[in-house]
Amino acid sequence: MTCAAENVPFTPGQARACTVREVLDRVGGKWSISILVSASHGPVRFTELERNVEGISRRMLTLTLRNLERDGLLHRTVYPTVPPKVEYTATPMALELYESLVALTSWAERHRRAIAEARTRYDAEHAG
Amino acid sequence: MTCAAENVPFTPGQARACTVREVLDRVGGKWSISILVSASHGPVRFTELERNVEGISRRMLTLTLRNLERDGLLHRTVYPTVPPKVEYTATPMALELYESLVALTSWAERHRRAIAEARTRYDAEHAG
DNA sequence: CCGTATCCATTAAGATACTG
DNA sequence: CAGTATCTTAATGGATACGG
Repeated sequence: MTCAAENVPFTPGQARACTVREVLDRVGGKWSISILVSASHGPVRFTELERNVEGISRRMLTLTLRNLERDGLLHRTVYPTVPPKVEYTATPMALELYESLVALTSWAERHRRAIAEARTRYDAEHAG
Repeated sequence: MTCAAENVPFTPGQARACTVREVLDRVGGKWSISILVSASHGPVRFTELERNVEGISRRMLTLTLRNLERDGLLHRTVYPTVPPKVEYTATPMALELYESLVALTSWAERHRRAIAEARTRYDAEHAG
């Protein structure tokens, strides 16, 4: 990502915002979090994820897994058996991320209703 | 967003992942965070944001502001003066979100180097 | 000053079929 | 079992011009 504020911060807040954006670029994909969460409870196999992560296609599962592996958030272990077996394990870094997602989750749970109401209100007010 | 796990949670972890996804859907846009951060230090005007948020276009600024307003994260005050003046203020809810983004920021700062290295390593290993 | 409208490029993601 | 390949659609964002 281009993160110019990182080099010449306009304000301290901007630099921080940019850092957060980097996280979101990594984790903001539609499926990344569900996968990370699944993997945070122990090694998971491909098919297992396919069942756990509701609605994901094979293609997106593969793509997301590759990206998470590339960023060092998941470790991929191939057992050269027949039939093949592949296990995905959350790295320590990913486990730390999971921890810090808890704050976000708690925020979302506290305010999900307020947000839904705000939306409804806004849409109603801007209908005419 | 369709969040089936919310109704019939497959695993507790899944339901949480879905909640986090809801936050990200709200805040995961390219510019949302920078704008929220700018607004968290006091009311800001449109043009001010246009200057603060580096690289943003007028169109995207407007769109993102509307979405944040719709979700109840920003409050929009129009002063019917000439020339017009509009101020955007972070709501208490948004200020709380800012707080919880700190955990994410700190994670990103701690691991940004490791992630970059992981990427380089991965790309090198998968070149041939 | 604070936007809207329109058009276009890029990317993310879904559907489906095939394979070591 | 664990993927790839190909095609298509939907969403996102940028450029530019115009308007109250």
